[in-house]
Amino acid sequence: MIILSKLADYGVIVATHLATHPERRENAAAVAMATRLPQATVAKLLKALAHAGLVTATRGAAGGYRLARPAGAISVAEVVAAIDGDIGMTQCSVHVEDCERTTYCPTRPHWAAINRAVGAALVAVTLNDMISPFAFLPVAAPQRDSAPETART
Amino acid sequence: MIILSKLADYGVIVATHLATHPERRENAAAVAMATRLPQATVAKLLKALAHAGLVTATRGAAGGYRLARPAGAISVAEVVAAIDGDIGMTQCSVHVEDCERTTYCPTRPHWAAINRAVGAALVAVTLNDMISPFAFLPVAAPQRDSAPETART
DNA sequence: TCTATTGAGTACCAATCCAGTCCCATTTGG
DNA sequence: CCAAATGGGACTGGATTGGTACTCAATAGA
Repeated sequence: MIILSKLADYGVIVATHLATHPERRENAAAVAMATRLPQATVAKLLKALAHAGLVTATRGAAGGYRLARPAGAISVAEVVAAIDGDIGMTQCSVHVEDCERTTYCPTRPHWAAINRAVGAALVAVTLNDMISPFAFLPVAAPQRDSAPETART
Repeated sequence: MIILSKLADYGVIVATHLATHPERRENAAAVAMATRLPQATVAKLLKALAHAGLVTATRGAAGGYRLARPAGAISVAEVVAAIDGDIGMTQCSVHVEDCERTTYCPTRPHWAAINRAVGAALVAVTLNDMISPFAFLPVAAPQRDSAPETART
């Protein structure tokens, strides 16, 4: 299973590209060219990113997009959320009201904890990290504190 | 965005249900009844879980399913993977060969790290945890370990 | 041995979702 | 005023998914 939609993936690529020239203002066509992604799709993505306030758009001739904040202050989680919506593991994590199982489903509170761990993994990585040539060191596995009774691998 | 498919979510519910009676053997209809999920769907899920070796099936009259291992030795990650396939954030995490961007995409190695963090969050939780009435403590945010070479802010 | 029961496997359908495109209104620089 | 851009929709073809149905294989018990 793939977690990110293609568009969200592209969104990160686009945002990452902008992060490489934080000061330059680029229009959608230029970004599409640079990222080798379809132009119409890139335009759509940039609209979404602008809507979320991650990039600032300038309209009119010679307009374009630019990161709204320093690349180090924009997390991957924000980019993904701007395109795919808020992140949650299960239906009931995002739309609690839609789940009629709430009263008897024992797994729900646990999903919340998993949610936090996953969200934290995305929040911890910024666009700045993404453009750095060195992957930051592998992250510690989220563990409940010190009781590895089911440790595998 | 919702990360888990409905089926994977159901799969965890089904597996969790079996975990509450590890010694009892239940057929698909009984599990469907207990979990209030559609019977045909539950049957399909149990087949998938059996195929992955997470539950053992007994065919024939008075047959049914049972967990193949203690509930504490089956992680949520395994259940999800049994139904939705291996977990990866991006296309290129799962099917590297499909991504023609490999050579110039700077984000790829970083996704690998995020993958590990997400995977770890799911591996760290067992079915035993899921049936416990108390959520284990909120997990620490996955952080790169104390070497802020790309420190943001 | 025969039969009812139950899982295994596969094929199938309907509905939804998603990637991608296009169109038109609005804004702005020249 | 015109050309170049973004803003914000609508639209569509295709893929995916949730769910069902049907047939085959295995097994317990009469």
